[in-house]
Amino acid sequence: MVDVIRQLAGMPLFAGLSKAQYEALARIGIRRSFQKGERVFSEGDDGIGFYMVTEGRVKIFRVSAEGKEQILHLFGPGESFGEVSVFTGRGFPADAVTSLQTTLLFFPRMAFSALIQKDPALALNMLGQLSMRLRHFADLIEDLSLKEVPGRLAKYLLFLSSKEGDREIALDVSKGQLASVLGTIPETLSRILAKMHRQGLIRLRGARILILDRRGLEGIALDGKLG
Amino acid sequence: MVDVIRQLAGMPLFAGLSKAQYEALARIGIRRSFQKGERVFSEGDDGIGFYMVTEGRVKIFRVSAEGKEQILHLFGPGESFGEVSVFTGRGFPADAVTSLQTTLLFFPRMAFSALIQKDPALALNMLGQLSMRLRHFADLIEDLSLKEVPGRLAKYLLFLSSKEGDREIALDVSKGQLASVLGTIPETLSRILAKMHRQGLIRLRGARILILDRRGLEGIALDGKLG
DNA sequence: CTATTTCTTTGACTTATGTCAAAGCGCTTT
DNA sequence: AAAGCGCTTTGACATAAGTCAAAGAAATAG
Repeated sequence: MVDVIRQLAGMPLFAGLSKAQYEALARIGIRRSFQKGERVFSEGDDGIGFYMVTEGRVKIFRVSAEGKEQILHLFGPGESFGEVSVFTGRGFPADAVTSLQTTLLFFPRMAFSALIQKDPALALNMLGQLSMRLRHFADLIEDLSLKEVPGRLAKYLLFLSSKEGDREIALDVSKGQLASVLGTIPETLSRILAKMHRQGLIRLRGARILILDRRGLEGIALDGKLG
Repeated sequence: MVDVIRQLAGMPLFAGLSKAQYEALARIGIRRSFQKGERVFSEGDDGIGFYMVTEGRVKIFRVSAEGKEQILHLFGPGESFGEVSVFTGRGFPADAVTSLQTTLLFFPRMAFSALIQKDPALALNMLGQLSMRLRHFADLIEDLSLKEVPGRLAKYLLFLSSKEGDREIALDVSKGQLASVLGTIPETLSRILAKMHRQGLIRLRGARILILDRRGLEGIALDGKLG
């Protein structure tokens, strides 16, 4: 219980709440464990509640008629997903599958709804969180429709390296997954990485990428073109 | 005032509130009028509040480094926009320009925030509304990354005709604008419309489109390919 | 430690869509 | 009605990125 409260306090969705609020949340949260590759829910399933990642990673994605998948989000520890269905009352809008061994905290819709009704602060936090997500989607839409793949890739690499504060990036997803995040296919990604390497922008070492020319990448991220 | 309350009641964001709640909202809302083509705010501007369309239309869009624009939303009467910045505390994430003569209701951030703190029901409505918008974005992302332009166009035409309940669709945006909504350029849109016409799927009459073969369009919307 | 499967890279080819330029069409304005 | 303007269409062309197929590398299992 104390454990759960500490976890809750570290999550953006629930930042800055009171002890009583955390206790109330901890009471309604249910722990669920998954192996790597297990399905949490499918598109169209009833949204009976939402989830929060305690450890591991969850992939949220859509699948087209031809079976291609576009990853919408990769959620790690501290992040939550599935809230949308709690408020729209409709089914889940996408598929969710774990991509690592994962532990989640599940908040049932009814119990959570009751909680939020009594607690504007909680509602405000959630509004902020959903707003951030909208912003993320707006960015993704811009990238997908305005930029070419090299631009998206450059942007993504710079983002990762800024997060790690290092020039050496450890890809913690497979390259196939990365391709899907970028809205393309593994072959194209592979070719572009090779080309960036040939141009001295990056250096490839398996699942690690070393940034050699940050300026060059920034240029590509801006106008989306690779010589 | 009575006028404003009637308008508020018809807006999804504020559906099902009490009379007192509407009055409180009406008190903080400020009316603002715009000519066609005027700018409401720019990307990066401080989010000092959010807007609601009383009449007219507002285009929310992003502009790339090369100057291409992708329309994220077209908001008409009853719809609201700019809430995100109220909750994230950051600047507006996109540009907003009126595409018709337009009247808006502006809700200043501070006043609205105070209101919502005291009123969980209001917060819940907004949560639902933002959730719907997230869903819309997820759809848009899927379309942009998984489908080709003919598929997106077919889907859009079917959507419009289902809204009007008719086989004859009146495009209320220019074809250039439509191209941007679909994430493409006018030339490509023009060619695809011509091709659909040649295949007997639709018939073109200026800004009106007549759907001749709904089944055919549905097929294209599904797998995104035009013979 | 080898075997098997899965992921990644490379090559040859096709195609959808963007670019650039010019012509056509439908408006409004005078 | 003529002139001028913006929007739309058409044509010729360039190219990014997808498809298909096969070879190489890496990870996992036996």
